[in-house]
Amino acid sequence: MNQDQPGAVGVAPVTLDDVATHAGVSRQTVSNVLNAPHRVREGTRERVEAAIARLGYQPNRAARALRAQASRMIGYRIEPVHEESLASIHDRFLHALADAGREADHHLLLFTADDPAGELAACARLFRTGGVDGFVLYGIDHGDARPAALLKVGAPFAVFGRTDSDSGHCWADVDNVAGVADAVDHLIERGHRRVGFVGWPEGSGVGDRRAEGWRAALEEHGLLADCQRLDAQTHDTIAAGAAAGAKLLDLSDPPTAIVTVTDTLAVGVMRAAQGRGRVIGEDLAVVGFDDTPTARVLGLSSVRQPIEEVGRVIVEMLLARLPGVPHQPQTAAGPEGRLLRPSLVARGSSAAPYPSSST
Amino acid sequence: MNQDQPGAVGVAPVTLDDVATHAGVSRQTVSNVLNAPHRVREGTRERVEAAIARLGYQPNRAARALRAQASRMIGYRIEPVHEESLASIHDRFLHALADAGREADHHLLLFTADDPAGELAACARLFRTGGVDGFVLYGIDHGDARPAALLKVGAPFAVFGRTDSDSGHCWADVDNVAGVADAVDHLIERGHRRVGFVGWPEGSGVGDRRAEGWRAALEEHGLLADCQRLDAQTHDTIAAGAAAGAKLLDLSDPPTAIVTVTDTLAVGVMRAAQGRGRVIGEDLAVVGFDDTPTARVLGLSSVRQPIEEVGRVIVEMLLARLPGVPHQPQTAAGPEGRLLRPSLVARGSSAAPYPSSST
DNA sequence: GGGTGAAATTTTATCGTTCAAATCGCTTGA
DNA sequence: TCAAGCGATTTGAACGATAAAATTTCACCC
Repeated sequence: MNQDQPGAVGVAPVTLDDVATHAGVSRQTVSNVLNAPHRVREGTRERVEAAIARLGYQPNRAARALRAQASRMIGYRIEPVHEESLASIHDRFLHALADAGREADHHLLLFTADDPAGELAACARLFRTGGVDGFVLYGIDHGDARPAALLKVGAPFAVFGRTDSDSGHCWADVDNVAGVADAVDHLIERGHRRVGFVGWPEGSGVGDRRAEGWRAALEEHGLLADCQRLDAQTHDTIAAGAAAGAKLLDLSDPPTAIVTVTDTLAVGVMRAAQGRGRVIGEDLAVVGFDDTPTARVLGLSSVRQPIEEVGRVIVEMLLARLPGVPHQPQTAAGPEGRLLRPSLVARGSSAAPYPSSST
Repeated sequence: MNQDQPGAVGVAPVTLDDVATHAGVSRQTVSNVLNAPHRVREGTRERVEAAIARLGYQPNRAARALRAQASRMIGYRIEPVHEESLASIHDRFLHALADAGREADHHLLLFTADDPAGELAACARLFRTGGVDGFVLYGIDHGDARPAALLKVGAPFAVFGRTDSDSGHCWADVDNVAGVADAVDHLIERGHRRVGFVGWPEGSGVGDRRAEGWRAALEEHGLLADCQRLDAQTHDTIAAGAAAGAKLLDLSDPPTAIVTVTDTLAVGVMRAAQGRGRVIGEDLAVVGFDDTPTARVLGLSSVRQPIEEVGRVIVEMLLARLPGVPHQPQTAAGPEGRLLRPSLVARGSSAAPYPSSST
C-alpha cells in the first residue's frame, strides 16, 4: 500500500519459489525447465511452463550470475569521440553488438577509460568482479597490447581487427585488401589508367593492407608500373588529405582517380581537387573508405564495411567460447577468425566513365 | 594446475571472507569498511584497508547486486542507426553517460529493441529481473509514451528532452529556443535583415522550440514583420532540405541567411543554394543545428549541444533518485529538470558580414 | 565499583538461483 | 521377488555479499 515509489504499481517480484509452489513442484525442477528441459518429463514441463507464463516469472539476473558465475554481460570500452575523423562506423558496430547478444540474453556493458593502461585495468577489474563474462575489442591493430594482457587475466574476448600474431583468441576482420582492390577494379573498369592512393604511414596493419589492395589490383591489371609514384602517406585528417591530394595532383602526370584509406582523407583530396578547378566525378574520380554519413552527403563513393555482420560474428564467436553456457553444442568452438568482405558503394564521385588516356 | 583456460593465470578470486581472515575481523566489518566507513574504528579500518590492498580484493558485483537489490547498472536503448541523418550526437552522448557513471561504479547496459513496444517490454524485463536500476531515455518528445509506462513499472529514469507534462521524473534538456536565437542574433549582428528558417512540421516539441527561438530573436530585433514568410517546414532529409531551401530562395524577396533545425536540412539548403549559383557564406549565410562531423567538413556554422554536460547531469540526477545508494546525502534529490544552453560554432557558412539590405 | 549508553563488532538470516548428491518411482531381467 | 538400473524429482548446500539483530567493548559518570 505504502510503496516508496510514488506512482509505482509495485508488482512483487516473482521468484522461482513462487512458480514452484504454483506448479506443485520443487524449485530445482523449475530451474531445470529453464536450463535443462530435457531432464524434465513433458507433462511436468508443461505444467511448470504454464505457471511461469501465468505468473510472468523471469529469473533474477543477479542471483543467476552469482550462482552460475556468469553475468551474461559482454564488456566493451567506448572510446572518446575523435572529433577530427568522420567515423560513424562505431555507432553501427555498437548497435550490431548489442543486437547480437540479445537472443542469447547477453547484454553489452559499456565502460570508459582514459588511456590504454586504464582500459586494461578496467577490464581486469570488470572481469574479476564478475561484471562481465568477456570482452569485445575494437580497432585492434599491430602491436596492440590488449590481447596479451587479457589472455594473462584469463578473460575471454574477441576482437575486431587483427594483430601480427592472432593466436589464442578469436577475431573477425574486414578484408581490407579486397575492399580497396574492388575500388580500384571499379575505377579501371570505368576507363581509368592512372589510379592513385592516399594512405596512412606504413606500420599499421589496416593501412598496409589497404595499400596492398591498391597495389595488388593494379598489378592484376598490369598497371602497377604506370602508377608507381601515385601514392602518398599521411595521417588521418582532412587537412592532411588535402595536402596529399595536392601533391599527387600537382605531379607532371597526375592520377585521374584516387582511392583513399578513409573518407576523411577522401574529403581532403576532394577539397584539393576542387581548389584546382577540377570537377569531382568528371576530371577526377575519388573513392573513400568507411561509407560515413559525410560520404553520402558529398556523393563520395566509398567502400562500406559490413560492420553489422562483423558485430554478429564476433559476438557469436565470443559466446561460443564462454565456459559454462554451451548455447550451441558445436564441434569445438567454431573457427578462430573470420574475414568478411566489404562492398563498394558507388556514387557520383566515381560516376562518369573516364576517356582512357591510352586511346 | 589444470585450468580450463589454456593461458589463464587463474587467480583465485578473493572474497570478503579472505579479507576478513587476513585482517582478523569479521566479514561484516570488512563490508562496513566499504559501505559505511564511519561505523568502523579508525585502527580497524586501516587494518582492513591494508588487507584489501594486499589481497587486491574487489567486491563481486553479482553478490552485491543480489543482496542489496541494486545492480549498479543503468539501462539504455541504443537505436538503430538512422542512415539518412547525420547525427553523431549519439556517440558523444553515450560516451558521456558511460563516463558519468564511472565514479559511482555504475555502468551502462546497452540493449536494442525493434520498436517502441519492444523497448518498453525490454525495459520492464530488465528492471524486473534486476538487470538495471534505472534508465536513461534519449530523444524524448511530446506524446512519448515511455515516461508514463516506466512510471507504471516503477522504474526510476531520467530523460534527455521534455514531454508536454514532465512530472514525476527528472529531465535534462538543451535550451533549443536560446540555441536558435543565438544563431539568429549572430546573423543579424553580421548585417542580415532577412533571416529564414527551415524547420520540422509543427507538433514536435524540439522543432517547435527551435522555430520559437527564430521568431523570438527576430521579434527582439524588430525584424519579425520582414521575415514573416521566410520559413518552411519539412521532414529531416537532405532532399527535403534542398526542396525547402529552393522554395525560400526562389521567393521574390528571398532571405540572405537561413537557419535550419538540423545540419541535415542545412546541407540540403546549401545544395539548393549552390545549385542556384550562390556562394555559401557570401551570397547566403547558413547555420545548422547539432554540429555534426559533416558540418565541420563543410564549414557549416552550427549550434552545438552540450551533450557531454547533458549526459553528466542526467546520470547525476538519476543516481540521486535511486533508492538504497544515497551517494550524495543531498537535501532531497536535486532539481527535477535542468535546461542547458547550447553554443554556436561559427564557421565559413556564416562568416562574411552581409551588406545590410536596408542601407 | 558498577551502572549506563553509545560505539564497535560479530552473529544470524537472507537475497534468488544453480550445483551436487540423495531420494523416489518405475521398468527390466535373472 | 528382488536387485539393479535408470530417469525424474527433491533435498541440502553454496555462490558472495549486505541488513538487521545481537553482542561485546569501551568511555563516562555518579
